[in-house]
Amino acid sequence: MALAHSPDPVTDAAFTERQAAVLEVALNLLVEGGDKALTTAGLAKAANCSKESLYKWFGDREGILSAIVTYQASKVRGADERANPTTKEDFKQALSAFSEDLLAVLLSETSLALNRLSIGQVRGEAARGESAGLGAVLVDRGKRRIEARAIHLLTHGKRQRFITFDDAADAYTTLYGLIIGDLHIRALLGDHPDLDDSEHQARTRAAIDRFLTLFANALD
Amino acid sequence: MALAHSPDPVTDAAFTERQAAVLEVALNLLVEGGDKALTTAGLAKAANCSKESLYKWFGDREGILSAIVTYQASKVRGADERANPTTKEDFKQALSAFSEDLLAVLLSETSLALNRLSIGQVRGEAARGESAGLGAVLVDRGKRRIEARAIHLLTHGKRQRFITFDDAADAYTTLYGLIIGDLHIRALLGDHPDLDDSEHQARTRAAIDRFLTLFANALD
DNA sequence: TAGGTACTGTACGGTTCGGTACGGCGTTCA
DNA sequence: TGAACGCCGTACCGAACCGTACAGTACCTA
Repeated sequence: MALAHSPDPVTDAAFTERQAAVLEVALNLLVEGGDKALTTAGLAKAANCSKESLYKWFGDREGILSAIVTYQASKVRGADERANPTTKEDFKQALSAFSEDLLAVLLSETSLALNRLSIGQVRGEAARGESAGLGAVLVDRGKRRIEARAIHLLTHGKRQRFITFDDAADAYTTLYGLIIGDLHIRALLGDHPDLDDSEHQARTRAAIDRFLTLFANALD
Repeated sequence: MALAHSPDPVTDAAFTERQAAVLEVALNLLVEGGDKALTTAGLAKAANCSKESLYKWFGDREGILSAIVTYQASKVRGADERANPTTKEDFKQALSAFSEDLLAVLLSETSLALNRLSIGQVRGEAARGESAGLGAVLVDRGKRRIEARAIHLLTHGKRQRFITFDDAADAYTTLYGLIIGDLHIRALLGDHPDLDDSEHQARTRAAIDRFLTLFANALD
């Protein structure tokens, strides 16, 4: 997977520059007003475009929302896969970097808005024929990439015998849990926690220490 | 805080029996159709009551939603505070019980629906003057109680020297993270995971083992 | 200059839904 | 018996909003 294709991280996704600009405005509306603040008329006015253009470009309102998610997801940087630390200290450093990135992303206002949007679209049990709709896109293009990066790092760490584990996915989930805890769900619920940067670092330090304790290579 | 009041866990909260029945129906509608499936007309029809009654009882739609959350939250059992295990094995057992309860609750369809609802209500940044609205209620009456139960258990475990820690809240968050990982957010997004019961047990076992490893009393 | 393309701005139809008003029915109480 | 009360069912109103239609404008090309 992950062919060396990767055309253009910015102008990718078949979005005109104009369209991207409109989506950017839409995202802002979404961040500072939630789902129902994003009306077609409102977006048209805010973005200085006509409703007719919106419908020509995106089909319908659902299409606009979907486009926002897709567009934003296309901006997550590809994770420098070449980060293959050779010393245990570097490995720990790489884990810490991942942790802080994860915290920064998940608690960012735009990520929260997008997650709220996607979650709001989920209908109970029998979600249409299309499995999950928006949430699926968000998970696929957002979380999966982060997960891939982490698992790559973890597997590398295992090969280098910095850590040991049987199931990479399980190890990743544990790492995630140690880092995030219940911060994400509380942030989603509006329980605004710390935006403090040093807080993140402290949290990261504790999480990584614990993770390394759990998965330390017995040979050490 | 938390006076020994606690009138009646069931018929509490000043809800008539009739009203409770209506709220039950409303909850069902919510579970199997999400936020916008719960219209006042729809609820009136489904619950065999008149819209006029709905507005007399709950004020407006917001009041209905709020009542649903309050009502449901009033049903969380008070957590048997008397569970004070005396042996380390019993303590571990108590932790496991807590873990499975937590998983069962958080991944239940009703809990997910309520969380989705509350999250959907959150407006970006400047949420009205009323801080957080629904989400706050959910956090307060739902999560806080669970947290209280866990912290009680943990503190007890510390007193008994089964485990050791400095910050109880931090220990709890760690426990939570080890148990839940990213299951909750994925479930909220519609990424339907395992409803399997044995899965929960396995997950619980791993989480508790790890937790005890991290917080084991050094004297052991 | 003429025609085509892409877009803006606005106006309009149609629908959904929150909230209110009103008539009717059953029950309780004097 | 009759009056008051609570509630149901329904009809109704107004607002919001999605989606479409249409006229006007800027730009590009032959």
